[in-house]
Formats: sequence, structure tokens, C-alpha cells
Amino acid sequence: MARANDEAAALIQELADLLSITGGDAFKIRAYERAARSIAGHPDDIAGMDPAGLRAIPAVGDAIAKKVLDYTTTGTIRQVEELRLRIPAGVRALTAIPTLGPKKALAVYEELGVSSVDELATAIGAGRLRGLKGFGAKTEENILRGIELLRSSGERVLLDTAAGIADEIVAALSALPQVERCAHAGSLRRMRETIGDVDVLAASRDPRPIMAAFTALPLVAEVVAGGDKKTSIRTAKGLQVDLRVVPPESWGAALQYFTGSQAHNVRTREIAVKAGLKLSEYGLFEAGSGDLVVSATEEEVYQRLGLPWIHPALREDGGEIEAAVKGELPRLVTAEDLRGDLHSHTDLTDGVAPLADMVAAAAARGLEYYAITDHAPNLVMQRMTDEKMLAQREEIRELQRAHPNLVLLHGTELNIDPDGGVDWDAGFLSGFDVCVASVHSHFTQDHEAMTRRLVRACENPHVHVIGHPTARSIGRRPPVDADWDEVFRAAARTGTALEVDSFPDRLDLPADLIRRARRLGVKFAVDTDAHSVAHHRNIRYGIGTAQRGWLTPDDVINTWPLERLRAFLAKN
DNA sequence: GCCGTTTTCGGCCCGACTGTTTTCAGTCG
Repeated sequence: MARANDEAAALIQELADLLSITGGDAFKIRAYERAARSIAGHPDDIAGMDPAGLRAIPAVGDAIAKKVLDYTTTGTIRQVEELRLRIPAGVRALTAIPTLGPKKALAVYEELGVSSVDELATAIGAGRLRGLKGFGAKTEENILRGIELLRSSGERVLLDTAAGIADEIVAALSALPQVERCAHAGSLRRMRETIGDVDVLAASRDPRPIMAAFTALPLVAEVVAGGDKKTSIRTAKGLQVDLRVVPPESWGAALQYFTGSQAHNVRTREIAVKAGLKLSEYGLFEAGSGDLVVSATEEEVYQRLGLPWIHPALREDGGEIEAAVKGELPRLVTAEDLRGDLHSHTDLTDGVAPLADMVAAAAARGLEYYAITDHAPNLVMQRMTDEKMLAQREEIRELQRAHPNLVLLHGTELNIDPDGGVDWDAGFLSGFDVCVASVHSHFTQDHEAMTRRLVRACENPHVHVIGHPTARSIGRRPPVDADWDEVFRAAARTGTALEVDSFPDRLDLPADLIRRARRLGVKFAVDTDAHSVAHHRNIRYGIGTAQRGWLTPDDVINTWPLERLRAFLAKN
């Protein structure tokens, strides 16, 4: 069951999409888009809100408040229903084809009656687009390629995949003599959970050889667009990479621009306009004279706009501008703040590395404490027994002697059964330093049952951390269905931390839920859930997710000194 | 449609690239 906020936001967004096809006022469309984002990100549930409450949401005025009220009382928005009658859903779907936007979608629908991607492919095959105004041979070809791309893959990739490609490209371009600086930007720098295309920025006075080297890289399957300032390629797997080359003195403004998000950029540029300035990727300029004000660093650009530097993970127009204006930006948690990791596995269960190797990897990270949390017996395929667990505890005691600077904690990852119970009785559980408890089965329980299940797990005095709370697998399994605010209140009340799991296909809790949970007083554990030595490096994705959730070091229990952590684990 | 220590009306971000064009619209980010 989706939250009312999400459903209302989706309807407002649909309204914007439909209006862009029918040719509505561009500013009105933008107002709808901004309101949709604002409603989706609003922490309070809009169900039952009165008009005054709705208007208090940023970007929501009288007209949109009325539409939202329409939704909360009738379940839909009248204007959306009306537009759906005029524009079939298939026409809106056409705009998902790269190079085909709202104008061309409307043209093929009105002129040819085409109202789905399949029909469009057929129409092109039959030569029906020939002679249509604005559609030449090249356009036809591009649409066909776009459809192919849409059908084959063309989908967003996980953070680690995008980061791997970006690192490879940045390394290759940085080695060129013409390149003065090079870095990735875009949604990867903002640490969004999935990446649609990779953005790379380079600073140079001589772009041509850089573009040539870029398009000649082995990973390039196709050159999508190529200019002196911007070149786009696609990899064999269909991931698009945009390279932008700017003069070195523009670096800060370009990095700010190319990092986005687009919505954040619109806000910063609006602030510039109101101050009589103009902000572009080349710098901040006086609007009248066109004279350059600043451009070298992001810090200068923000400062001249009257703002502190804003962390990339916050740049989503999700309230960061308002917080920056008020001087209330959070001091975000970083990987350097972490003193420990409370969730990891060895080859005793489904990890692939021996205990000693995992501990050595934790020591190499400079951690002060580290928990081994192998799976408990109810996950039957892992074949855990009491004897194996106690033997591991002895092994850890032995190993502790070799690591005077790293306190080893013996823990386990329990299974939350459908009723909210866990493996082992209280007596055995009390022998662990830390217990993570997670949902590993019965993912499809209904809303009420799943909520009860998670709340009961929080209420267990031996459960310290709820592992990957939504149990989602990005792109493969949806999050479980629960009343999250109810779960968050239980976690806050019982002193149970919620995990931010760093696995690129989990990132669980997700950032939007982290923000809501934090507001209700929940504490978090940012963990690797490492099953191998290499997985320790995933911590950057968990930290990125925590940052997108606006978490400070104080919100994260594994940044705390061990004594404070132990007091929390006592769950008084 | 939203918003305001410059505005309650008149603004609303900015630029690159492509394709179909004789000067610009559409798409994208």
C-alpha cells in the first residue's frame, strides 16, 4: 500500500506529463512537477490534512491543495481523469523513448492515431511517418533505435556498476596531457540509488583530443552525440556516459551545474536571478554587464548566492535550499566518522572469507570495534547450530589477542519469523554482544501483519538492530509492505536501531524512509553486511544513502564511542 | 500554478546538440 503522499504526487506528476503533451503552459507544468516532488518528500501524511495544512507544504498553493484534497476524498483528481480521456496512457508512454518528447508524441497520435510503442514501431515499418512535418529520415532512424534501446535494457544501473565505469573513464582521461582536472558528477556524485547515465566533467583548454580519446575508449559501443563541449556515448550494456569539457577557470561552476539535480539547479539559478546575477556552467555573472563574478570553486558560487556549500547528497530540492538559507544544514555523517561495523558474515554461514580475513579487513579500515554476525539457525540452508556459534565465540576470543586496537563483538543476524519472533531463547540470545534481526522470508505478508511483525521484533529486548528493514532488492524484489511510521515509532520507543545496509542492490533503509524515521527519533547503524573482504568497500554507498537521509554522526550508533554504544545495546 | 525585505502582478534557469531548417523547435540534462 503506497502512502497517500506518493499516490497524490504521482497524480500531480501525471497531470504535468499530460499537460506537456497537450501543450499546457510550461510554467504551470513546472509548478506541478515541483509540487509533486515536494508532496512526495513531505514527512507528514497528507491523508486527512485540511486545506491550510496542505498549503503549508512548500510549492503547494490554493489550486494544488484543492487537487490534493480531491484525491484524499475521492481517490483521484478530476483534471487527471479528464486528460486521460484525451490522451491514452500509451501516448504518455511514448515519451519514454529517447529523442521522442511530448511534442513528437502528440504529433504521431494526432496525425496517425499511434497510441503505443508497438504501434509506433509498426507505423515506422509501414513508412507512415514519411511526410509528417518535422519527421525526417534521421528522426525515424533515431526513434527506431530508441525503441530498441527501451526494449533491450536501457534501464538504470546500480551504484557500484556506474561507479566502476566512471572510475575507469576518469582514470583514462586524467592521464591525458590536455586534461587539467577530471571528476564524475551527476546523480552518481549525489549517490542516488540507481544511475540512469554517468556524467564526467573535465577541465581543459583543448577539448578536441579529449573528445577523441573518450570516443576511442574500449568500453564505447556507440557515439550518441559529439561536440566540442559535450560528447555522449553508450557502452555495450546500454549505459550512456556524457562527457563535458569546460575551461579550467569554470571548474567550480561547471561541477555545481553538472552535479545537479536539475531541480536544485533551477532553485540556485532563481536565487541568482533575484540577486541580479546569472548562473550557468561557466560561472556566476552580473546580469547586466555580463561580467564574471565567481566560477573557480563550488564554495565560492554558493557563497556569492548567500548560501553555505551544500553537500551533493542533499541537492534534490528536498528542503536543502531552505535549510541552507536558515543556516540549518545538517553536519552529515561521513565514512571517517564510523568507529565500527555491526553486521558482517564469515564462511561459517554464507560469507566467503574466513573469520580472520574479515577481521583483518575491518582492522585495515581503521575501525575501533567490529561485529561478526553470522546467520542464525532458522535460515535453515545456512545450517547454523548452537555448537558452531559457541565455537565461533571461542575463536573470536582467541583472535582478539592479535588485534589490541580492534574490539571484536560476537553477534548474529537473526531471522524475524512471520509472527515477529526470532531464533533462540532469551538465555542463548543474552550471550551475544549484538543482535541484528532481519526479514528473510514471507516477504508478501499484508500491511497489518508485516507492521505487527516488525514492531514485535523491535520490542524484543535482545534485538538491537533491524537489518535491511524493507528487505527490498533493487530492480528485483519490492520493499515489504508495512506502516513505516508505526515501525519507526516502535524503533524509537524501544531503542532499536534501524540498519542502513550498504549493499548496492539493497541500500536499505532507503533515503526517503531514513529521513522520516530520523524525524521520529530513530537511531541508525550504517553497516556493510559484508560477505567478503571486498564488500567492506561498499560502505561508501551506505554512507551516501545515510547522507541522502540527512543523517548526522549523532544519529548513527556506530560512530559512537564503544561505551556509549554498549549503553544503547543494553536497551534500557 | 507559485511566489514576494525590491514585486499580491509579473515574473518564472540556462546551455548544448540534433535535425529539419533558411532562422529555429525539440529534446535533454
